[in-house]
Amino acid sequence: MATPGIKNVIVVEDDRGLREQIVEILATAPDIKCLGAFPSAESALPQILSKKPDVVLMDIKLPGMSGIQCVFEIKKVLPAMQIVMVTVYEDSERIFRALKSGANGYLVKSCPPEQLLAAIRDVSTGGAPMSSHIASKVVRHFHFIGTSPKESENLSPREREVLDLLASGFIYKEIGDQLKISAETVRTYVKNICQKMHVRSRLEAVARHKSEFH
Amino acid sequence: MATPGIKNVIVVEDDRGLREQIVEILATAPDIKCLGAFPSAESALPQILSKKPDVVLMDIKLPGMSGIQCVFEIKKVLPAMQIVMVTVYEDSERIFRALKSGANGYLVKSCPPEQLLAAIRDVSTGGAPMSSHIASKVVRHFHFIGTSPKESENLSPREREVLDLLASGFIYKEIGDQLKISAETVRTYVKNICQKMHVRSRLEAVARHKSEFH
DNA sequence: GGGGACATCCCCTAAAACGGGGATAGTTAC
DNA sequence: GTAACTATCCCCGTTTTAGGGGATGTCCCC
Repeated sequence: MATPGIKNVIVVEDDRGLREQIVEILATAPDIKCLGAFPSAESALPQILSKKPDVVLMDIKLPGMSGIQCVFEIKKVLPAMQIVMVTVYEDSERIFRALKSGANGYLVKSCPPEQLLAAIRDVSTGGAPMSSHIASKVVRHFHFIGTSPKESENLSPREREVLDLLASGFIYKEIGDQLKISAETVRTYVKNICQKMHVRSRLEAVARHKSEFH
Repeated sequence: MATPGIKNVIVVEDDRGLREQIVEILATAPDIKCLGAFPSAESALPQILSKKPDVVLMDIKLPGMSGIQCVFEIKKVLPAMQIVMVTVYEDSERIFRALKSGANGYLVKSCPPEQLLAAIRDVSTGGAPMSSHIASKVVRHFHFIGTSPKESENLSPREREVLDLLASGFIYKEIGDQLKISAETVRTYVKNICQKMHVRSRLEAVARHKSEFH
C-alpha cells in the first residue's frame, strides 16, 4: 500500500444506484480510498491493472464480460490482487466458479455497510471475508465431497498403492519393481481391485478412483 | 432449541486448562449454556448423542479417537448437529479433512473469547464461522483447483469423447461401435490423446482427465 | 495454396493385459 | 478353530494394446 494503512479500492458494479451507494459507504471510512467505480469489466480492467488497487469489489452479473471472467483476467496478471465478489447470486454454482477463478471473498449485496468495510480490511490482510450464508455453502460442499461414496475405500492399502501406480501410467513390471513384488502379484491385485470396485477394467477403476477425491 | 434463544453447547478438549478456560468463556454469555466438557471423544460421544446440544466445540488432537473421526461419527447419526473445530492445527490437510468429515466451522485456539461466542451464535443459525486465516486457506484451495492446468482441455471434442468412453471401461472395439468408427480410428485417437497430454499411457491420460474437475 | 489441425481408416510386429484357473502363508475376527 | 481377508506367487492360452509406420479428405487460416 502506498500510504501505510490506507486501502485503495476499485468498484465494478453495473447498477448505478448501487455503485454510488457503495462509493458513499467507502467514503465514510478514513482508512479506505476509492480509486474509481466502473459499470463494466471492460472499462474497469485496464484501470485495475494500471492503478493496482489493494482491493477490488466486483459484481458478478455485468454487461459484456462477466465478473467471474474479469477476476480470472486480473488474477492471471496480478495473482496477489485481493478481489471480493459483491453480488446477489447465492447459488453454489456461481459461488464456486467465482472462487475457482480466484476471488478472495464473497459478500451478498444485502450485507450491511459495516460488513462491507470489514471485508475490505479483512481481505487486505489476507483474510477471506464471506457472508455467513456463503461460507456455510462452501463448508457443505466439503462435507458433500467428503461423504460421497468411495468404493476405492474398500481396497486394502496395498491394493490402493497398486491402483495409484497404475494411474500414474506404469506397467505391471514397473509397478512390481517399485513395490518389490512380481508382476504376477500386481496382476492379482488388479484383478481383485476390479472385482471389489465392480468395474470391468482397470481403466474404469482408475477413472473412478481419481474422481473420488479432493 | 429447548429454550428459545438459548444455545446448548458441549465442549471436547483434552487439555484441562484450555477446557476450563472455554467453559468459563461460555459462562459469561447469557444466551449460551454449557451442557458438559469432556477430555476425549470416547467420553463425549454418548453424551453428545443423548443430550443433543445445539453446538459442539471439538478439538482435533485428542487421545484415542481423533476429533475428526468423532465429527464423522456424530454426523452419521445427527447430520444437523453443528460442530465447530477449535484447534491449533492450521495445516490445509487437517482443515480439509475436518470439513469433509462434516465440521461446520473451524477456529484456531488463539481466537479471542468474543470470536468464540460469535461463532457459536453464527453456527447455530446456519453460518460457517472460520478464523480468517482458515477461510483464506479454503478460498485458496478453490483457486488452486480452478487454475490447475487442464491438459485435457486441448483435446478435440472427438478426442474427449473417446477419452470419456475409455474411462468408462470400454475396449476399442466397443468405443468404435458406439461412435460408429473403426477400432483403428479409436486407436489413432488414443495415440494422439497420449501425445497431447504428455503421458505415457492411456491409463495415465484417464487418471489425469478424471482428476481435473470438481 | 500450403501448412495445420481434425477425423477417418489401414498394416505389421511385439508387448502387455485378460480370463481363469491354482497355491501358500499370515492375520484378524467371530 | 475355522472362516475371511490379506499378501504373495505361478501357468496357459487368448485378446487387447502399443509402437511405428502410412493414407485420404475436410476445413480453416494467413
